[in-house]
Amino acid sequence: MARAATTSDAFNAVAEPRRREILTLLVVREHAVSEIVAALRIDQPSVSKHLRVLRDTGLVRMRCQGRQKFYQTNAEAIRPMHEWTATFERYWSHQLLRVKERAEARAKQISEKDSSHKEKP
Amino acid sequence: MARAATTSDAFNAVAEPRRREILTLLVVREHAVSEIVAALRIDQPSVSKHLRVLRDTGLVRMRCQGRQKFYQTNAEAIRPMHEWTATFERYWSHQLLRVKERAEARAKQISEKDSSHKEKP
DNA sequence: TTGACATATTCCGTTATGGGCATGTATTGT
DNA sequence: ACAATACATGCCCATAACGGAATATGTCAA
Repeated sequence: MARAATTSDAFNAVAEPRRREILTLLVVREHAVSEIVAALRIDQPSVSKHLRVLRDTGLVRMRCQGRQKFYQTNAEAIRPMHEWTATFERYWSHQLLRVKERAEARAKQISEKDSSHKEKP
Repeated sequence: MARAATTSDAFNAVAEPRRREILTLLVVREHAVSEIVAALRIDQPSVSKHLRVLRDTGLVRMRCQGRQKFYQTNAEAIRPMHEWTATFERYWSHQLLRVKERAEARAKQISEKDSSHKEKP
């Protein structure tokens, strides 16, 4: 199996830096494709392709108006990512404590090695 | 150019579902590789390869003890993702409002079409 | 209808993934 | 020294991404 498709979920879609830029741009207000091209200096076909991925994963919504198409970020689709990362929040809060723990673990490890101990799995 | 390497940043590393599972497992307490293999039912070489990616991106820390290697999630490395997604938080809070706005935009669009208007870019 | 404009799609080449399997390396126990 | 254990790495393959250039689709204007 190869890498999961970029359209498989928000995590994969957002892995691409350009797409993150696009999402950031489109969350404030909707933009036509040509506006995205101008704002981010990306080739139009490339923008369209990125938008396709973002649309397939529900990260953006589209609205047609004449020959223009206005895209806007669907923030709700980013929420699962926010919640997943949030589960780690309490751990980085304790970061200083963990660093201390690791230091102690290293110290213990060294003292064990010094006294030539054995492990017991 | 192809897709960015999985080791290029946390976003790419975390795009892989297995790696997310591993991070979730290792955030509570450190685990030896064999424990990860047993807990997640993934082949050992595959686990090692995932850990390699996670280590290269700073998402996990390793501690050697005898022939075992204990891995633990470095939550701090997930923080940038959390913060990026957080920038969208205020937008999904206003989700109901935005839905209403879009409904109005559609209504306006339809009324314009009905009266055969032209656009002016 | 024809042409200009706004987007979307296709084709191509390069690159790298992730799984499966085999093998390499380091550490421990006898 | 040797076998066993615990991980890591290498190799192959099918899959697909991304960029670039060309082209297709769709809409409006004259």
